[in-house]
Amino acid sequence: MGYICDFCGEQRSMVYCRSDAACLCLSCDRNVHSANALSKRHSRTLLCERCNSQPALVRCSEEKVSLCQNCDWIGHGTSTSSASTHKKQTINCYSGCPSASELSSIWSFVLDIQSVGESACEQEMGLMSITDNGIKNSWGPNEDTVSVSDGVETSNIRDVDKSSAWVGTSSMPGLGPASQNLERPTGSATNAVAPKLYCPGTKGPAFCEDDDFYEDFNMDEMDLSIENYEELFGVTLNHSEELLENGGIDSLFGTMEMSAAESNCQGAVAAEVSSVGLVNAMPACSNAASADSMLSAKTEPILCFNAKQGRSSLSFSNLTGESNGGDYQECDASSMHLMGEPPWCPPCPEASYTSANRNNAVMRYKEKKKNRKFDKRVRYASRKARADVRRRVKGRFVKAGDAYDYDPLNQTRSY
DNA sequence: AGGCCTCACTAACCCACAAGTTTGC
DNA sequence: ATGCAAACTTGTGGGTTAGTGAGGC
Repeated sequence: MGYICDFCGEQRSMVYCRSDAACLCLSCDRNVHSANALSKRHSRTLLCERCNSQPALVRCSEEKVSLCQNCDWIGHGTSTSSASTHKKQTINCYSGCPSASELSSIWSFVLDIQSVGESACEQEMGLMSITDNGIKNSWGPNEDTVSVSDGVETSNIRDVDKSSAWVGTSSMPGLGPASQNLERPTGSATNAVAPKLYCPGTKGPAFCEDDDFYEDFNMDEMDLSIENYEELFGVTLNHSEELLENGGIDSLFGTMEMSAAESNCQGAVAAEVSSVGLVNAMPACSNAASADSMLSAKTEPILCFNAKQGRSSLSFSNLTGESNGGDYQECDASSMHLMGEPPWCPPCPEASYTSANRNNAVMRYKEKKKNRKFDKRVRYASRKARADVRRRVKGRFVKAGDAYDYDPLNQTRSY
């Protein structure tokens, strides 16, 4: 991925398609994604003009550049930097087949960078006309019933002003401190809708119907107040601050910490758990499978503070929809969030995590995964108590008095 | 393109035996 | 209907093994 369009290899890439993991020029973007109904559903966003490899999340009005979260953080993240006060505009994902002019109507700054214009490869394509239907389709097949938070369904999203809807708002849980300076449109209907329609691949609000995972895992659509959380997980929420202070956040999140580390650090918030108190333990999910899948689907906790409500909130963020199983990133995302580090960490020189850190993270992940027992309920504590003290040979129980190689009580061997 | 190999990951299996359940009287 | 004993079944955890898929050659 880089500066040149992955498709035509000629034009400068401007758009990042997460589904294709490709950087495309505007014309090829339209070309590729007008091929069929499925490709139209691919969510895209502008490409970061700094690293040219990650989807841009914000547009810095001062510097007139589109930045991914990491570059934004590097450039604006430090509160001491004057750049941190730069005004920014959120860049949302889009789908469908908008033309460059339509994009520029959504993102005014596209005009500035749209000099590539209607390239030769676009002119070759006679099917590039964008109809209203095309735009309408950009909302995907479920456009008429977009689920939003609080159990409210918003019908006929078409009624929402499309431009504002595309640009959306900047309320992006998991975006981290960088998002706090973002300008937020106020009072529009999209404020109520867009924040719940995040693009998982870019950590920004978007409409990503092409990701089955998010269809199944619509935690982001639940405004999990403390009451809801208890109802969902059946645990009492308390001791949060104590946990945080004492490092209990580690146990709180279970393996989620490493799940973040093993992810590609892409994606967006999947669940947000507001809390006066957080959780005192990893939720003992009644639905073990979903809980496990939730974790294995690369979730990470993000702590953020809701200034309006004066309470902290815990976000379970999905970091990627396309993670490589063993491709552990060298980032400890949860701790980074707690420490105020960028909430995601694409490969970059600044992410100077050593292989030792990585190995440690992997080890911790495996350890916690080993201890995790979401899918197993101990029905008979007495049996468990016996099994816990029973001597074994290569993991198998042995008769009383026989030689053993493992004694849970003494951690000793009989031979 | 197909076959082979390596690697990583996961699920199933094994063990002894107390506790729980079912069956027969 | 009730009580009892015997027979049968279940469940518990750590290590091993087989199966599966991805990736490279």
